[in-house]
Amino acid sequence: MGDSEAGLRERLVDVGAELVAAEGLQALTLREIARRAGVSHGAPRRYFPTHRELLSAIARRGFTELAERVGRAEEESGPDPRARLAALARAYLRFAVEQHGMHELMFRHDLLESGHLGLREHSLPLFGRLVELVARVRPGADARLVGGALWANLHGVGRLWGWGGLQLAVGTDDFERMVDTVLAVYAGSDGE
Amino acid sequence: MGDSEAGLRERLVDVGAELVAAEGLQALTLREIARRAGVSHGAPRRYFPTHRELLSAIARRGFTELAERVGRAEEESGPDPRARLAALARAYLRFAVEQHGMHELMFRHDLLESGHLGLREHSLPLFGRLVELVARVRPGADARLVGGALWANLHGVGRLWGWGGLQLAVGTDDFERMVDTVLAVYAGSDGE
DNA sequence: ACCAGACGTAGACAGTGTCTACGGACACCT
DNA sequence: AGGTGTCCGTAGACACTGTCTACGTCTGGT
Repeated sequence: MGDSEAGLRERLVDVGAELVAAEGLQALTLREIARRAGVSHGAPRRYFPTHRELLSAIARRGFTELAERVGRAEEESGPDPRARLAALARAYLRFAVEQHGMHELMFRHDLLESGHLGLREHSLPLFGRLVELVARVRPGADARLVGGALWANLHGVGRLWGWGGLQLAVGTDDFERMVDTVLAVYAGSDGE
Repeated sequence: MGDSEAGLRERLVDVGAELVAAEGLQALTLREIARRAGVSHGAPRRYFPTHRELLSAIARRGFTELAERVGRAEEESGPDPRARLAALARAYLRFAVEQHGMHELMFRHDLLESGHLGLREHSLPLFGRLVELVARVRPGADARLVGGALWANLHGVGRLWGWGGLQLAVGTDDFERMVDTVLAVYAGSDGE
């Protein structure tokens, strides 16, 4: 989307996001991003002192887009908290699988802080909504703890599915059944 | 452990495993491994045609060591399937957190097949034990499906914890409570 | 008109993975 | 003994990477 005449800083992040979606994480070279943005390899340094800071900015864009997608899916799913939780889970996993490279980038351990806000903090709003839904679906439980466990479960399904080992182990390519299983375990008492 | 006079092939894998444990994933340079093994940078090529194949061999060693650790922990935990499942989960997570770099290497998407056996297949024996325990703890459920979901949950907890976002979101540094939560959700009916 | 600052270019440097040509040791055969 | 392969590691080249520094070039303000 609009990447002409919008400042090099944003354009670099745009190009990076498109590049990681199209060709994967290992394609996110500093020089390649600069090339596709139409500038020399030294230009990004004006805005991002190091390669990792540029990658962090791209990852941050991933977090905001993930939050938008999840928020939209949640709103479209009506008022029932169980349905909202299911929609959130599906949206998260759809993102993790479709935007596999971006998802991998977002959770790299060597991309900690950059600018004024750490990268980990960008996951907090999304996590907050998850916790709120867990609290409504399972009133008795420690919502943050169970929410954290559920988040980890979704995360793990996304990673292992993208890796290819999960469908190999379980013996099915049916992604929805996997999601349903997780939801049944956590939201409880309708699957089983 | 014995890495003198044992053939360069094994020595390279030894050095790689030590290096990733000591300095993390980004230290696993082909030239650095060769340096620490005391050979020139062209030497590994005799046994591993490409850098990725050497990394795959190191990752395979990680899988076998993980299987050994988990197997030992399981045997030491007595006959009760619920206790065995808990021991398996704890051993898996201890590995994922302590050997964070190795765990990250093992599940990289760009290290698919190498030699005669794919890398994903190395996770199957461990997964098989997990499924068997799930079948005994929850006789009614589809053991492979639930086992896959549980595996993903453990995997996700390990990754997110190593990333640092999980303890930030949940608000505790108590790793054991996190594990207990997952086990209570899956092995059921004693926590809650 | 002139200056100062912002912005991008161009080239150097060390480090990386891959490829090719080379050397030396060792066993084996006549 | 003398030659001959074959294994196994070395050395150097090549293109590529991220970082650093010096240099233009263009703009706006006084």
